[in-house]
Amino acid sequence: MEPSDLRPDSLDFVRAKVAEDLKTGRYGGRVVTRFPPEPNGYPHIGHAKSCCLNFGIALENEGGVCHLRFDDTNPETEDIKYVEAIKQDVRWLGFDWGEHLYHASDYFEQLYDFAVTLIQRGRAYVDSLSEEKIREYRGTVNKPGRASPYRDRSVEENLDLFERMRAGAFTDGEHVLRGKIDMAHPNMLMRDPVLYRIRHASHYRRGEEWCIYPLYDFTHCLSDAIENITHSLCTLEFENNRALYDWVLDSVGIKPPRPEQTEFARLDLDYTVLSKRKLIRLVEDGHVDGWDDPRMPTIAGLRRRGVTPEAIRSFCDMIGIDKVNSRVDMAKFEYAIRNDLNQRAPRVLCVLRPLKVTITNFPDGEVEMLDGSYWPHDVPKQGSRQLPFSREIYIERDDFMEDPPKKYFRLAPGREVRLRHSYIIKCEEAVKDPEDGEVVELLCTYDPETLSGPPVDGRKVKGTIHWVSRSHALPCRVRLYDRLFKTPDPEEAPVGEDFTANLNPDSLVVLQGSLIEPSVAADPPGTRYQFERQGYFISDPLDSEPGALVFNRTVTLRDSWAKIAARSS
RNA sequence: UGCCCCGUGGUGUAAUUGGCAACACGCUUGGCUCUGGACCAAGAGAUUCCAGGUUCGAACCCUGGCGGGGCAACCA
Repeated sequence: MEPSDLRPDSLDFVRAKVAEDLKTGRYGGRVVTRFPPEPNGYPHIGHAKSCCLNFGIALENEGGVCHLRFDDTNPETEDIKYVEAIKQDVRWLGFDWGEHLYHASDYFEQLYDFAVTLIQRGRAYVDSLSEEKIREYRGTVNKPGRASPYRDRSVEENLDLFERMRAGAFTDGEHVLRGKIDMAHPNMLMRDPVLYRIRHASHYRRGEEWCIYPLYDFTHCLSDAIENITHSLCTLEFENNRALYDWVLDSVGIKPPRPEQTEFARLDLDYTVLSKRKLIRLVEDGHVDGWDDPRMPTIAGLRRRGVTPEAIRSFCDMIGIDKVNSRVDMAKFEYAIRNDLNQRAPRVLCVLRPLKVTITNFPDGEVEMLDGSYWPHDVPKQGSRQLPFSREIYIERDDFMEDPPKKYFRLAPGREVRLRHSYIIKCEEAVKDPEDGEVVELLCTYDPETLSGPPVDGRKVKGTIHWVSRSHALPCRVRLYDRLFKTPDPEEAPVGEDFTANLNPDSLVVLQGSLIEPSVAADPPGTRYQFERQGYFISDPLDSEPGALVFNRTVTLRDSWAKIAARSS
């Protein structure tokens, strides 16, 4: 496929800008983007949006390249385990950075030289105010700041101090390097931003080599320049940082064509949270079972949930790119997941909450093997398995009602229903527990003429239900995952409470006694299925093993019966 | 009370830089069916935030309101 074939018909404003720059030859035909995560947490679906944008633009344009760059300038929060996780997730999403794996921490020496240049040009100075004083001197959005008494140190003194900062002559916080811009600037970020700070901390890649660390606003733009990035895409909260981005490149003497920052709206999704801070809370407070809990919007969580990379990418295509902060409907994500899984998940039968059925006119001890296609007629795939059918089977508890409402066309006393890939059965009697009156078993008869066609007498049987053979079915554990929060915007919490007050108590329901057809016995963990009439499931990559099967529900099927039932109640 | 960004059906986005507002999800109704899935068909739903202005003509250009978001870490 040609790069241009990948490009969508109508371009979002970022792609339009790239196309324009290509047309005018601004970068000599180059398109170089970058995905710049900080290795201090696990990537989530919001990062996937950025990933798809940056790698997508590179893929869509002839000669386009996307770098993976770790923005690792904060030794206190970053860790090698996060870089490994991020690399794994980006790869899993289907993106390839090729040779272009970079680390901001590899640029420390160059960055230091740029800082020296800044000092020499009188554009930066060493400040010796305390952290609190610096904050105080900065003023507020309504009040201009004041100059630090150290602001007019000579170039020589600044150079000397900065050199000694690097050499380790000072303790944390004793000095900082600041850009010399304008303490009264209406953009707070331009009020002499801190560029370097002292931290006697061990960096996960550089060890003890450095005790001064450059900050984001100094590092990011220069890393872009070093790597010859053309389009530096970031989220809306960096809009005000753009002025500083340009100031640094300018002040250090980077000549055009140089990288340009463009901001787009990050993703917000209904019924979940996507900020690192909140995700950490969920993990640390034990609301979920770790970063890869299938309820988490992390890539690791979604993977374990059974979501495919293709579904995530198609979702990102669907939502587009814009400059307005907005929340995307969870139904849209679920659509993307179902739409993808519909084509790739073979159909099998699994009874979640079993109800025993004895087919009284089927010979005891006999087993009939029935052919069941893995795919419905509208999925162009081949393949089938044998389903054992016998006198005693299980059906879904929900598929029988003693006193059914209108429009319920499953099993009820005296009613008929089709067993998927099998015969039509009729409910003759519901056997109840004499103690509590609960239905514990159904006595049914089957019509032997109905295996491969409708009843000969033309009677209509509308419902089809799933089932398993009692003596052949495999016991399994099924984890039904649902939305993590019960409100679309978890942030809207009652006064005095935070987002955790909106956690959905039913986000995980574990079923211990489910029964699945035997054909899945030898499938490897991580296999995806559609449990017919239930939803899409995956055998848990970690917890499932032969003899102790565990399935995670990825997403339910669309359920028009649920709508009808909800309406009438 | 400062600066920056942004306002298009319920939701997310389009509208070749001025011509009947399009697509997707969701919703409704019908069809089909051995999954109440998928698919097919139809439909409801928008005063393009408001008010002026320019123009034969404005979602698009101008002005003023109103509304939403971001910014005062030695985080990114």
